[in-house]
Amino acid sequence: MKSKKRTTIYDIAEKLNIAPSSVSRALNNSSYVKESTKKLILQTAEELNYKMNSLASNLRKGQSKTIGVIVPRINQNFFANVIAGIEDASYKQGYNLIICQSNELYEKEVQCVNTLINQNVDCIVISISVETINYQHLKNILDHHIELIQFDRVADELETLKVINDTLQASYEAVNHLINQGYKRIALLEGPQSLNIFRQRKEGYLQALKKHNIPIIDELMLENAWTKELGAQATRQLLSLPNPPDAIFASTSDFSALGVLEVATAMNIKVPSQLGICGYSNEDFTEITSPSITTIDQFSVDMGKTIANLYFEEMNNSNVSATPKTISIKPKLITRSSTQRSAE
Amino acid sequence: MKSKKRTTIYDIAEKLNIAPSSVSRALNNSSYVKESTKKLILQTAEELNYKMNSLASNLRKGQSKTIGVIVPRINQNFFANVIAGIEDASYKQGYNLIICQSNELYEKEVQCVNTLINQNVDCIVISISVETINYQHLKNILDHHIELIQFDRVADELETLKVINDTLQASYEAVNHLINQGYKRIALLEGPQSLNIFRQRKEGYLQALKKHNIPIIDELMLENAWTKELGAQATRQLLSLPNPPDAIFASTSDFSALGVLEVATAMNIKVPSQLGICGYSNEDFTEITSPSITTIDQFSVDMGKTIANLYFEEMNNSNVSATPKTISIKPKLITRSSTQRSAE
DNA sequence: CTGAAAGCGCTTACAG
DNA sequence: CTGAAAGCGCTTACAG
Repeated sequence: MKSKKRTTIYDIAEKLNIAPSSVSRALNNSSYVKESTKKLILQTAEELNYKMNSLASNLRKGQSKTIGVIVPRINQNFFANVIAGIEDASYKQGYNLIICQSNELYEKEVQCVNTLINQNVDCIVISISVETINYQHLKNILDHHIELIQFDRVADELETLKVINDTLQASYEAVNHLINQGYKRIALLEGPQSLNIFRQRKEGYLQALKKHNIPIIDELMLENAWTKELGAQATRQLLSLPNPPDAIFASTSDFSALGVLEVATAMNIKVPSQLGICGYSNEDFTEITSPSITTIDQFSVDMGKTIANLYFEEMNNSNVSATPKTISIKPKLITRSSTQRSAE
Repeated sequence: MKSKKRTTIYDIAEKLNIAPSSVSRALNNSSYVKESTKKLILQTAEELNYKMNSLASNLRKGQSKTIGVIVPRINQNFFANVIAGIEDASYKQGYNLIICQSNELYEKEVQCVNTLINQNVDCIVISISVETINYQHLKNILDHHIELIQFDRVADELETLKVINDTLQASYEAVNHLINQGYKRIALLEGPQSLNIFRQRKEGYLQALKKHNIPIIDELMLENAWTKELGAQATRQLLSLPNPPDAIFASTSDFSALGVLEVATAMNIKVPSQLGICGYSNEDFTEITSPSITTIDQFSVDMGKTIANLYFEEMNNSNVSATPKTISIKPKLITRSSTQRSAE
């Protein structure tokens, strides 16, 4: 490799005095090449340090062997894990990942979609931003005959492949657990209701209360408490009520639950005896706070693998079904000290 | 969009009865097109829901506007943050990221490199796996005239662009801090010495001890303690010595430091009065353990931005310098309760 | 089993 | 300002 130019199949063909088409066939391990020439070609390719140009190959073949992934934030545990899972499964099939982050902005999400369409990806995997309420850009993906898989935060009304958590059920079980531990006034920290996952978590909360004939109290349900700071703020508000809650379900995230715990600790309120706390996501830190925090595991890496494998299955399965498949993964309630009154 | 085929510039050209080359020029905002025709073309492109085929464009232009990133694990806080930073800065320049994870395996790392060369990426950003001691695959990147930027875990002897932390200095300061807090027997949990960053952290430790005329004791330096479990195991070993350490510097990671803390707590050893603990990386959880853990912040998101911007600068700066640039980011010691004897 | 030719969808000298 | 033509590096019918 002295020249500025990369070795191409033409260089190999020239050196061996054969047709480029034969080189291509040999490199693709076609059976329509004599074993001896194939060996010769492979050896020469090695010698010349040949690397195939996937751009050219993909352009010609009309596919890119590339999956585009759009998430709100790459560096958020749940999404990083999902991406790691997708990468792992895709890699095994010879597929590459192009990653974009929307930063929770609708405008950037639209731009990401356009970029990925330009890049000719075979499939787009997306978890929508909190701002996204218009789905034209997602429809546009379908119009370009690119497979679309939504996960976790999905647009329900759009008929696409979906991989989700049964988050309503998980939420129901979490609240049920709190009730079983003897908590009577359970508050809910909600996420933005524009996202279906947060609507479902609220619904699970409501269903559990109804099931046990516990009255639903508006002042115990606070919106938009999905960061540590907002969770802390909401907690201060809740605990200063004339009739404060004896448990708080931070349905948005463990970060929010952490905010709750910190405020409670600062106010010298005993967890779990005076206040029960349940989070969502099973972040690493929930295990090591004192007390440790009850939460819900989403099996994020598995979710990523499931997403990739769903695509590969669908690709081979050409009989297009009327309603695209939805795979629901059952999350798991992890009970820890922050809600275990009975263990005290 | 009824047909299976995507709209191309030929479709637009045909509809408008002009040459494809003019369409291309208009779409690329060339000044060599009449304003009125440009407007017409743009409008028609919109109508036909045209998306340009980047594969074709990039093939023709001989660049891909794509940066390949190889990290040991995508879902590790530090790397996820670096990637987020790279993505952010790249996106602003119209570049895309192809992400691979080596899973700490040399073989997979080599495959990742080959894939990225095939994909014609313009630049490869890599933090090598713990197994990597042969750098032929990295040299191969350079042979293909692809820009190579190493970060954090770098092969020192390879002359490439590098973005690193001044980890020796950070380590030195951490140990210095421990000494200033009155700790006399400071143990070191080392990472695999095949990686330069762990060699440097050890060197920082040694230098700090020498500076203060503290004897270096072999039994206080334990290799390969870079997970929580290994950190815990090493701690048990250290604390059962006839003459145990009064501080442990988990130079490998905060996870290791967490292992130390958990063992100490279980053994009823008071932190920081009986045992000082310092970690590395400033993981989120270090702030919320009890006591909170002293650690070192690496400014990971900024590191990612620095990496991307270094590439863009080099690209525009065609005067190739003899020795490629190395950017060193100074990490910051975050002192917390786990080492603050004076604060007690 | 092998080769000549066309084409994937663009861009870019070149000519006018 | 516009068009005709060549070419980026491959793959794949087609013919032999």
